[in-house]
Amino acid sequence: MSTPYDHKAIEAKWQDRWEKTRAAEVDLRQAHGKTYMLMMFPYPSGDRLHVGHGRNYILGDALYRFLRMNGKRALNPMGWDAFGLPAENAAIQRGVHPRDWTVANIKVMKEQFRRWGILYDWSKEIASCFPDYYRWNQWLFLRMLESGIAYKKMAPVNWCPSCRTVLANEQVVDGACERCGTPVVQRDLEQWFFRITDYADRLLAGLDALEGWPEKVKVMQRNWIGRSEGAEIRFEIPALKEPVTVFTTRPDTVHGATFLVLAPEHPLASRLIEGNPDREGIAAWTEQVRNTPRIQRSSEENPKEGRDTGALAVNPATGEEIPVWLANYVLPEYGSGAIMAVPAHDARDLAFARQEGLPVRLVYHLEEGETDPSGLTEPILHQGVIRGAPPFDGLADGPETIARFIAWIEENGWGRGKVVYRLRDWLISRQRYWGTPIPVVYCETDGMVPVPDDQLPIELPYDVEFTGREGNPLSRSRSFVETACPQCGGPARRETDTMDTFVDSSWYYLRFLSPRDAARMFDREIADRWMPVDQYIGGIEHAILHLLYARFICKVLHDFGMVGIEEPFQNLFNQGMITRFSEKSGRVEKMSKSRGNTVSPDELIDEMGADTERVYTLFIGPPEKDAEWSDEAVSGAYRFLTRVWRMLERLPEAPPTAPADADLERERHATIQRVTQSLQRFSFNTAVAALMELSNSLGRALEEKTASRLRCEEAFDTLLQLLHPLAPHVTEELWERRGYTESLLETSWPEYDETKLRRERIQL
RNA sequence: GCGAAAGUGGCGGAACUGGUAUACGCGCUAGACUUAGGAUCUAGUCCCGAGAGAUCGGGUUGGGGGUUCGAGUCCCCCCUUUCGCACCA
Repeated sequence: MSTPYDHKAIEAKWQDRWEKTRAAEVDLRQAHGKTYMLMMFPYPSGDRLHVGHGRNYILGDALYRFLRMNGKRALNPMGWDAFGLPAENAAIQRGVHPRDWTVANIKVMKEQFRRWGILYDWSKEIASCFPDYYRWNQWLFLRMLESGIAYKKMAPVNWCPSCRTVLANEQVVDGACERCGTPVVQRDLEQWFFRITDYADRLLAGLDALEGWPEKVKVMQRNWIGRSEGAEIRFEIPALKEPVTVFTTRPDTVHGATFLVLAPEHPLASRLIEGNPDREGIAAWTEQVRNTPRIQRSSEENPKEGRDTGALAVNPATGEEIPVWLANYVLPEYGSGAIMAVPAHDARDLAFARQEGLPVRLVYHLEEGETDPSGLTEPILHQGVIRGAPPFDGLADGPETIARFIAWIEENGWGRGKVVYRLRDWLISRQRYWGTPIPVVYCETDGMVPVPDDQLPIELPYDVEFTGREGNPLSRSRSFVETACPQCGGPARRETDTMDTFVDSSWYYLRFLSPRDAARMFDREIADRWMPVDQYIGGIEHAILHLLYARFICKVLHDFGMVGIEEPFQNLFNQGMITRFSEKSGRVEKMSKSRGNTVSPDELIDEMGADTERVYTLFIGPPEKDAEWSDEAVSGAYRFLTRVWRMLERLPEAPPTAPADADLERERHATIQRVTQSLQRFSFNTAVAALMELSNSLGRALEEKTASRLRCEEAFDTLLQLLHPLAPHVTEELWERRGYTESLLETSWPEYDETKLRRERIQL
């Protein structure tokens, strides 16, 4: 009668033991052979984690255990990105205070991590919603304010009507709120920004050195930063006695500029239309364009609409007077919000010129002494003559030509070379309660006054009403709002906007290194020892949000002399999503609560154990790819573990001596090699396959009595060691039952003998 | 449209640097044990052909060309899918 595989009892026993021995704790002053691993900083939402979430943590834990068995002092901390909207919404809907709700959720999530058998260094635990963390957000904000990186301005901003707050550009996806999907609207508001655009070039250049990052993420960040080289050129407007500045990446086509187009929101627009008989009609149209939702406005399908201002500008290259138009396809926030239209060399300008019957002029190359060839193929193209321009070969083929034109334009005093970015400054203020209070006050006499460091932290008041009414609940807390001016002592009002939670997550990897330091944000000495993070594991959804902000803040901290490094994350691994068939949509989709296609780890763990979930999650496919969850296939992992379990009691069946010892020995070494190399390159699925093969071979050897007891035991012990990172509970239990007193996690990773592999290969 | 990644059995996938394609698992088929099993175990399972049979012959990695003694892997063209960007001047 064999001992049944009682995964419940085994897992409870080892989870308890790991917790008691605090197996994961690392002394930060020691860094020999160190590896700093980081999972994403999870938000403790009220929803239970599902097996799709598990992939990130299970993968990280498998890697962590593997590293430890290989003698690395691996730091694997976990903490909570605890501020955010769901907590506040829960307060409105269920009448629970955001803090209580968050604290309760953290407890639930910790229990889930425990049930997965994940070893975190809980001695380093942090939660961004407590003053001992967020006071450093405030401290950092003040330093950024002093150095001009943080500033306040009135600007058209993205407003989510459902979340009732502004959003950063990065949080607007396809014109809708990243969190709730509600289309955002534009509002003019005075808001706090971080000058991330000043770091655009460094953020771009830094990417090239990040060899351990997926190319995909780097491309996404490059696109988001959107650097364009070109020139700004001034076009005089005699009627205004003031020029309009345009930005172009094709200054070499300036001769072909037959009209100008300004965004309807352009600051000069109202003056340009002053003399126009239809002034009011144009103003009304402008208002209409301004109110067009962002998605529609910047879509290629959106019909181009424009109005002739009636004003004229002078093309500096030809001396010709050209009309000035307003049109919806020119965006106010990019470049200078105005373009020179060169219809012959730009598809959008051509479409607009044809629609409005505006002239088109081809710019082409004239050799010295050559006359204008005209007689062009396209009837719409007028003649093009280049006079006084520097010689160039071919149009716009090459930065050299463009550079020559920029130099020429600069010589003539018409403009200058210019680099423009798509990236906007990071809007960090939010009109919500559950976030870090921005540490400034407004005094009637002194105006805006930063809170002195010794008055930090500015704590969030607990006693606040969550009614769901318009406006930030914080602004209705009199005890919070009413304060004294730090300068004159007179009455003052606190800033009630709070910070974007992405500020919190931009530097948490540093706080893990000094989690309890009450005197400073973090200890530079420890940071220098442990930074950068050797391995970061998380989903692709953070490609241009968190990962861009964290790189930015790291550079800011570097410039403040607080860290030695400029890039926080050396290697980044993006695990793919777990998908499953959804009854709602009839399609295979990302596993999520709203789609109703989740699998609860609780039930799975009850039925087949956490080790089964771990092994299946790692076996399901290459971890960087999306993978479809199969309820049936999970049992394969369970059967495998059950077979391994039963094998222990079959070991004594092996004979003292046997003929095929060498085969099993060779396979043992081959498996060590395969698993080691697989884990090194994150190929967990093939590592599992190799272990299944060894287990099958060992089972066959026991069945057919072809290997000796000693070899079988050796093979079994090796199997347990190699399997431990993937299925820690059952392997620890079997290891103990084999009679070893040392924890399997504390053993060192088995080594393989290449000569054995080679000799056998020749024999084959 | 631009950029990136990828296309291998009924399914998830393996083959790392060019060297026995389809490892491992799911599913399926047959059998064993069972009162019964969605439990467990054993055998089989890319396609075509020959053979009672172990086995033997041929073909196959989206399609078409090429390089090579040798190509799933390298090069060229085409097709398809997924992802990212997209009126950014």
